[in-house]
Amino acid sequence: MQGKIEKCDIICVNHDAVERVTKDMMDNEFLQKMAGIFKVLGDPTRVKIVHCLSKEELCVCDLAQVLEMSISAISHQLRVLRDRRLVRHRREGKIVYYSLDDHHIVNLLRECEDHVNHD
Amino acid sequence: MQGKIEKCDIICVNHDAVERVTKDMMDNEFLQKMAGIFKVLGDPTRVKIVHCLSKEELCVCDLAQVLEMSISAISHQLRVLRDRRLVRHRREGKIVYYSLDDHHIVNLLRECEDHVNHD
DNA sequence: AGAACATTTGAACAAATATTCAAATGACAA
DNA sequence: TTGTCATTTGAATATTTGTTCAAATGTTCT
Repeated sequence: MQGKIEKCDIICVNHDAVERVTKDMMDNEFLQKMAGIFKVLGDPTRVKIVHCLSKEELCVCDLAQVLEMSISAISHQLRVLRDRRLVRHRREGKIVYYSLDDHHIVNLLRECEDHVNHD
Repeated sequence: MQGKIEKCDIICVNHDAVERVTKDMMDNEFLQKMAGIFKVLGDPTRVKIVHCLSKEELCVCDLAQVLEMSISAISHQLRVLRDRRLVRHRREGKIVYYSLDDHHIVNLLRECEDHVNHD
């Protein structure tokens, strides 16, 4: 897996730095979760959905209309968001209303927003 | 593109809500940028790299050693991070040192960290 | 010049993913 | 029940993406 690392050992690698950073490394499971959260938001459609739902509760049709996309596409993405517990759903007759389950996520959006603005 | 939306118009769609949310919608370019940032961080390898570099400057070999991955794989990911301006590089002889270009990103990491912890 | 080494790059491949289409639920009304 | 509508789901497809391998840079030393 690590092809030419042996030749690197003596000259190039800063062992102290490697040891320091390795010691402070978060464990793999934690990092996987972090990357997971970023990945969910790493799609324009899903960011839009989350942004919309941060304003108010909406049904699938509403979202499809706002995003100008097919209902099926929206529903698929809502399922992803639901699996990750970002979004909650509530049935009222035939209509299913979606809202943010995890309002903490909005902070991430805002932070990212600031970042883009500060560019 | 929007298959069954016509039938939805009268009964299911809440026109007021749609109009409100549509009005408050960020423009597409902005959302694309936001999703772009999240996408870059939506990979375990890259989160690890950014996390390492938030501690101290490191060369490619160091990173490969810390992450236990091939130098080529690391280099490819560093290029992605470089293209997105998250990371800066500095050459010293044969060795190329990488460091965070955009320290603002660390806030995003921290916010995400909090989120995972608060689970 | 040549050798040795750190890094980059491009092609290739496998795995993940977003959207579309068609069919299946689930709810309500006639 | 039958029909209609909102939503979900599964299969299929096209695209994106992470890693590997081999070859190419760029640097230093002799």
